[in-house]
Amino acid sequence: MATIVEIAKKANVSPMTVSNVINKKYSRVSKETSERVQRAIEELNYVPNMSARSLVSKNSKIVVLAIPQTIVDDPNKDMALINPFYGELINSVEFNLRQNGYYMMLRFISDTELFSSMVANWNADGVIVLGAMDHQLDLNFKNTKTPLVLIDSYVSNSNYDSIKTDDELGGFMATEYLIQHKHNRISMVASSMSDEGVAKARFEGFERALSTHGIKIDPTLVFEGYPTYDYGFEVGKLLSKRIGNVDAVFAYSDLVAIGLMQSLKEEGVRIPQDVSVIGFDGLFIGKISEPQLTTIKQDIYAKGSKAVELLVDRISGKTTQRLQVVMPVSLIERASVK
Amino acid sequence: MATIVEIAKKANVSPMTVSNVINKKYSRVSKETSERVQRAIEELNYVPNMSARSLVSKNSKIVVLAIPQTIVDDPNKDMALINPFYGELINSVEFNLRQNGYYMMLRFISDTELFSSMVANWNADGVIVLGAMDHQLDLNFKNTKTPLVLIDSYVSNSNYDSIKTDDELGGFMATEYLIQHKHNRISMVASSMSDEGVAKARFEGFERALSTHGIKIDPTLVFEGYPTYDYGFEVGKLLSKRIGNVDAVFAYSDLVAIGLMQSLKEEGVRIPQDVSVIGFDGLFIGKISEPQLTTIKQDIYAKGSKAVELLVDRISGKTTQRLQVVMPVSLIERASVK
DNA sequence: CTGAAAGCGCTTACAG
DNA sequence: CTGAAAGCGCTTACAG
Repeated sequence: MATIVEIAKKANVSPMTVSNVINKKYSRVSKETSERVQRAIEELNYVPNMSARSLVSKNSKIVVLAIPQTIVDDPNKDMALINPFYGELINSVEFNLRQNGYYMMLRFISDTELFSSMVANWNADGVIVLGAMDHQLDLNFKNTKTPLVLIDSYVSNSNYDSIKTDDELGGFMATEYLIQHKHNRISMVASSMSDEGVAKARFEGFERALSTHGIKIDPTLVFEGYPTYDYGFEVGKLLSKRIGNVDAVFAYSDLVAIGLMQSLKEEGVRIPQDVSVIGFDGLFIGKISEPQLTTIKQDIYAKGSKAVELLVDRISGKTTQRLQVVMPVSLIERASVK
Repeated sequence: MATIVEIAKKANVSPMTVSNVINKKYSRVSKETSERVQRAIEELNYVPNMSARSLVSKNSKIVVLAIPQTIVDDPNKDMALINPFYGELINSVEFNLRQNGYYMMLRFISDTELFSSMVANWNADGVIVLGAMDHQLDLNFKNTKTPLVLIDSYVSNSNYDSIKTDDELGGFMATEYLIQHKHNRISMVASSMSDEGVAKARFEGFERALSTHGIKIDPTLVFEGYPTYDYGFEVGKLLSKRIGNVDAVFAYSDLVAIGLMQSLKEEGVRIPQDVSVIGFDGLFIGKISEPQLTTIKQDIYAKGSKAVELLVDRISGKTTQRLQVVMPVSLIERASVK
């Protein structure tokens, strides 16, 4: 690996002139010198050493995308990325970071690992955290001055930029849509609501829609489990025994909805004739299920690119006050609600 | 950020003793000293600076997972991660790297970017490349001494460890299965086969099965396009006009198969009554389609963990000769073949 | 068991 | 426009 010193020798200049050329500070270097250095760089196949650069300049061009493991740490049991929601978001974040000259470090954070050490380790220029709960942002982290953007994170004492979907409204819209379709014995299948979070917000929308229309909530129709296909499947088995006492289900996410439908179908329950189902996310898997899934759509790509935009502005110091972005939702009518 | 020097002062030792404690070279430090240093580390919330460490030790604990962009660079048009295959693999790689103390940098490589600079930049300890074609491994890279593992890469002049699926056999099995089910006008929907690669290998299996059973290949039934849902959908429209002249389709991947089925269904073609479809991968989306997809399954999680194992062994110098692993495939009978 | 010195490859003031 | 010097935070021989 060639170093700046070797380039300097070859081009007959000082290392610092080489540095100026590399960093495009052309005002400090004559055109001829600059060209000579450029040639040497190409001939020696020079690539800057980011470690050295990072050590002195205190920045690294690394952004960490941290995804807390809400459940287990064993991907055999629960591969987070099996949910296409993550795939789409990661894709968007990586692409937009790359466009801005950053490198993405992807990290699933287990309960025992501190976010903070991840960042300090690498002098990360910034961090994007996806779906963190309050207790997961360790104290240490709360005092960092590293730019941080929270996605889908309902964190109370937050000094950070955040971007989330209008989950409450989405929950409301989904539920009201079911009500408008003459359903009133409505179930909700959610993931854990012990902390503030996406699931709870969607549930609050669910509650508001019911109460707005004077419908009493049936606690035995509210399921609180995991945000997985398997959990949807499990609840499907339960609900299949209560057909006649339940008209419709609002599933916390498309993945849950699809597990649920699969399971109901296995038990001979017809969708939407026997029971209607509505999801949340607008993933493409909702188009391949049978019936196609009616759902609340969010723009996942836009979410990722907005998160990067916020982060980049924060890193560059363009924004100073805290920004909170709430992304809109819309309803996609397909075939799972009658 | 506390540094080693500050710890040293607080614990009343030299920086190098602190370094020894951090690196667990306990034989060089007395128990009492070590404990004193540990305490200082905790009190000052010390986290090692990886840049500094990397600069001197020439290793970084970073592994790059590089995914060449085969098609376009715009994720709006073609989000690679929409294919759950990638999600599963990335999940597995990240998990297994983490277990081994590495950090994963995820990078989609556009045509203009050199793999090599990615690596040199960060002193990456290793690289895992997913699905590279020959021309994508730039020359510069071919001479690197950085440990490299190729996944699903059909690269001719390869000095690297590689891991792939038995694509040819899978293609053979899929096609033979269709033949055994009394089909003989069989179509194949593949992605580009201009280079050696996964698609071509699967196609070769397809050819071998046909010729083994004395069936002539119908060139108008071979489609060569993209590995996407959309391409499957597009071909579905074409094939729907030829029902009666085509009995069955072997789709290059589950994603393609599902796009194909969706499209055929839209045109009123019944699967498997009018035409049988078989896929490749064994993704969970094949379980939610209607009908459920018969397919050739590969163990994606195992592939990721094996890749990491190969890489880690190579980094540690445990292996010296070049290793090539071929993962087995199996057939999952579901409902899309009659 | 402990430490002083040198150096990894850069960039940042500071001079000229 | 160009350069000599110092220093970022570590680890690696080398001494004692």
